[in-house]
Amino acid sequence: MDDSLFRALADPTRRRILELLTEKDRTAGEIAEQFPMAFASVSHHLGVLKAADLVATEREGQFIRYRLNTTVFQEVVRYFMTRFGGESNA
Amino acid sequence: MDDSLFRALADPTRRRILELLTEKDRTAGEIAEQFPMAFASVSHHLGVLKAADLVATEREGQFIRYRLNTTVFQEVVRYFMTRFGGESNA
DNA sequence: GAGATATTTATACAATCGTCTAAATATGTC
DNA sequence: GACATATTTAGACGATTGTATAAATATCTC
Repeated sequence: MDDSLFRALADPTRRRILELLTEKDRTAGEIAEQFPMAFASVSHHLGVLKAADLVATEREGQFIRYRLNTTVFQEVVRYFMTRFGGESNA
Repeated sequence: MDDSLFRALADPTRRRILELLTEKDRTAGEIAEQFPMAFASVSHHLGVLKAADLVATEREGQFIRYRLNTTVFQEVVRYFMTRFGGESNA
């Protein structure tokens, strides 16, 4: 279980980005406009999420489209289930 | 879902502490001796885990015994399952 | 109460983090 | 190529974090 994964999840903005991507794939700009901070700051967060392999990207002309990497989330769930008794009734 | 929870999980030493507590409850000293850092540093980590409600404590004479708060872990699992498609086959 | 053991709290400091502005890169349109 | 739009990268800066040492608190034994 990679350290970068948990560090990436530690920031609320990044968790909110992940939730936005749950609804549908979005471009960097569509994501950034949901937050009060500068575009460059959101771009930084996207970079962290990508480095942790929580999201993947695809260029579409001028745009870059982000999508969730659901495989990694399943690994996170498995991590908690196997180690910390999530098997009871979660 | 509290922010302190994810911040607490972001540090590898703290995750290791949680894994140790999976095996059995332990005193602060028993936990601290598993790590190369100063006791006070481990104590700090224990405080962070406790603030996030990931562990609970009970005094036993001179000792303070730590145990996992499994309820919170079930909340974490639920968080990921409901939001990020962990329902598939994790 | 004095001394030993267990643990936390206080303080300091370097390292990491989140945000900003400005500059750079990439693509599309004319 | 020149310009507009989309996005990232670079550099700076204050805030937070992880660790250390020293001091404080709590309990136990004598």
